[in-house]
Amino acid sequence: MSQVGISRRSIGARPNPEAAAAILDTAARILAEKGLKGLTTEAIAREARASKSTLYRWWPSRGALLLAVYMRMKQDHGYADTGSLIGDVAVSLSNLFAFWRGNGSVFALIIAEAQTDKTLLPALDSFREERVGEWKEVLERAQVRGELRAGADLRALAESIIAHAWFHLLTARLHVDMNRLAFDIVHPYLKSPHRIAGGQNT
Amino acid sequence: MSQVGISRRSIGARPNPEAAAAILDTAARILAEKGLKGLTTEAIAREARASKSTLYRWWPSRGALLLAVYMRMKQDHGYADTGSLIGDVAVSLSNLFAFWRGNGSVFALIIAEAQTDKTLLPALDSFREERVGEWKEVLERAQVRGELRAGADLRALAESIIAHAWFHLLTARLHVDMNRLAFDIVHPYLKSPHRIAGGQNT
Amino acid sequence: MSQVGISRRSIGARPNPEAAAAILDTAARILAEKGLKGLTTEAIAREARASKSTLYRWWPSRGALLLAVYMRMKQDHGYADTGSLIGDVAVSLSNLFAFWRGNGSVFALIIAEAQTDKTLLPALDSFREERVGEWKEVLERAQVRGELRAGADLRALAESIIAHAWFHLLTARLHVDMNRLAFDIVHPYLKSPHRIAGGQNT
Amino acid sequence: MSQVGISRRSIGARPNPEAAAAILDTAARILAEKGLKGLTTEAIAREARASKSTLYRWWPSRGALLLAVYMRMKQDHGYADTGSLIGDVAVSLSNLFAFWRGNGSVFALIIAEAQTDKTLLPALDSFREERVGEWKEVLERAQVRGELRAGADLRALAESIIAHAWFHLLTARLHVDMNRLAFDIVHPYLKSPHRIAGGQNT
DNA sequence: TGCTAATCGAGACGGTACGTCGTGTCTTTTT
DNA sequence: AAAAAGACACGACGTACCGTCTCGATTAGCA
Repeated sequence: MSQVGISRRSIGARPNPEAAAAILDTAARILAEKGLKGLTTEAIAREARASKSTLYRWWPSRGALLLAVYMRMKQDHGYADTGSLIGDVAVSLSNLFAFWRGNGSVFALIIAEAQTDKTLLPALDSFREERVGEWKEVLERAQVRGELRAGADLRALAESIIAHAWFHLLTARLHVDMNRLAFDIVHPYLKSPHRIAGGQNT
Repeated sequence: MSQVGISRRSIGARPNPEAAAAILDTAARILAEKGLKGLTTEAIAREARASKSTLYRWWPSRGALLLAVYMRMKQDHGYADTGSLIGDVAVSLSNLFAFWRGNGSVFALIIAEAQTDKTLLPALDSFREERVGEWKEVLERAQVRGELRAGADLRALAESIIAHAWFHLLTARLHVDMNRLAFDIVHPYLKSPHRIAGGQNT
Repeated sequence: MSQVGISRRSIGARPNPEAAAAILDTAARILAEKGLKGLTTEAIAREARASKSTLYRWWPSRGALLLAVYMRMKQDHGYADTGSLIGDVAVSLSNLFAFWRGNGSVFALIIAEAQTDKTLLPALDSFREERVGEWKEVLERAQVRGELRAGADLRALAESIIAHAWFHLLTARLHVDMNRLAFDIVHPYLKSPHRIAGGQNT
Repeated sequence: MSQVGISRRSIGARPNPEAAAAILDTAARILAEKGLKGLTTEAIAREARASKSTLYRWWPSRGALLLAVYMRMKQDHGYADTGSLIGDVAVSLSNLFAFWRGNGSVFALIIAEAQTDKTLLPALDSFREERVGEWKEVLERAQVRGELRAGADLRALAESIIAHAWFHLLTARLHVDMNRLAFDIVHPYLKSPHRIAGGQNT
């Protein structure tokens, strides 16, 4: 935390990274404490001992700041390596959903904000592309292990996994059976169709 | 349209459906003319010559009204019957995306609104369930035609289709090649793997 | 005072005079306690438990509100009737200056504000005209008593008195010898020139 | 004008008069072009290619700068010598009012600013005293010519003239009949009461 | 020649006020 | 009981201006 009770000062005719850091810190803290509704530009500025002008000098809109906050608190989500693709997907999604559950679904709000604030779309795009890249690494390991059907489209599968994850986030279904979900998504791409333990087709 | 220049009046001790209709009409018109940002409760009330209290008597929040507007303008999206599953999915998604493109992505905003306004979630849930049911009909026809692999989970595939559709809506990618998209989604579930015309696996 | 800890409510589709009264009360109190710099729209709204929209619904600008506050706290300034014109003017100005000294020179600020906010000019004009009228009554009594020179222009003298008063207000000279000031202003208009007690021409 | 497109630089360990001159030039120009509201420290600094620190090194506040601008653009107002006091006053006021009309009433703003910025009062005081001195010269000529009543208080009359001038400035009445105004002010001090041409006492 | 000291342009910063806008609640009057 | 009407409290928004600050570059005069 950066709230030391005393204000920052200008460090000359150039942006002061401490100001941005204090704002991001504070925004993240408010998000955790008060939730999304409490995350207003005024609260952030006040508690970070920053001025709104500084906030708007760094980010052009509330949405842009939101995205920055998300980027910052997203560490490596821990893509697992369990030896089987379904296991990898189940554990990875489990980690991701746990992260989402614990963070007030900020990401859902970012997606929401992007629907109105079109300046967020490029950032959201490149964010998605990053995720696709990460998932493809997981899938390539499975391919090396010979789990996938011949000619399986790794990008399509990666996008499918992400699409399903978002879908569950946006419909507030982060508490589903992760093995079942992983199986449903991945199964059609596998060489030898297994049955999920205890699963039944609806 | 219901803007007759003169206000409606009470029709006695019971709800006046004309009021609700005028509000929905006006909301839809504003949505088309001014976009999502212009769709405020005050603008709707003013232009519908209704009062805000009437608006809130019919719908408990802005989001609920939004959903009602969407329900109203969503007619049957025309699930196609082309003889092949990929064709059906491609044409159906094509219709859906065209509808979404033409309506300012209201649905994306509803999804967005639901992230904040939790009272919308049940409605969104049942809406999703309805869609799943419609897609399952399409999939059952394919099953009867013998296109699907044995043991294919129809509900999982239906959810997958919807997840992909939302994903493209929310990331502003409604202009993709529909045949390719349909192929990517459906292909893993098919009995005999086809190649898409001119397609190549990435 | 109207701050009862609980907010006012709407009283239907018409302005609530209590809101305006609470705002004026509060503005007057802040003026007395914090001075002119503390009299901000935000402080007034907060302490009056009113909203800024209500404030701006009643008065179009900070200056207009200021004028209203002044009008409200200006009671009858007590135009004296001492039997002689110089005495009347001295006592009346004395009262006026005492009032001005006790009120943070609000009126000076109103005059100042009018230089920028041209919407205040009409109000200031009619205010001046009112004062002219009041002074003319005082002067007419003197005329009846036969104090004034033949053909003395009462309006010109009234304006002169007001001009001198403003001049002293604006140059922060509210503590001058009132008899001397009254004498200087009025003396040239009198029939028989007197000397002021202890006065000397500079 | 000093806007040469390229910035001034330091000329060593001492103030650079060019900087001050450029700031004053620019302030005067902005005043003429954009009016009082446009005269912000930031605009001045930007357009003068000066920095705000330089501006504040030369003048301690916006008001002080304002006064400097006024001092600079006030040349000799041309106190006339027509042979009669009323004529002198009429012509002199006429010149003064013409100057005020042409300069966006900067002086009114200075008076206004002094109500808030008390550091301006001394400057305003000595400015007033200067004016009193100038008017007294005019009045002494009239005294020599024998126009004034015996024992007329020259300082009081001088102050009266100035008070009336300010009064008209502050109430936006710079377009009055100058002969009439001069007559109203001066007449009571004259030895032999004349009538103003075409005038009538209200 | 190098060192010191003050000024300069530049512009970020904290602080504060502004006026506007949107939401959902409320009360009155009319039907 | 429901309708129109619209004022109200609340609170967020993004903008603007003020006066302070720190930087790096500049240049005169001193050592």
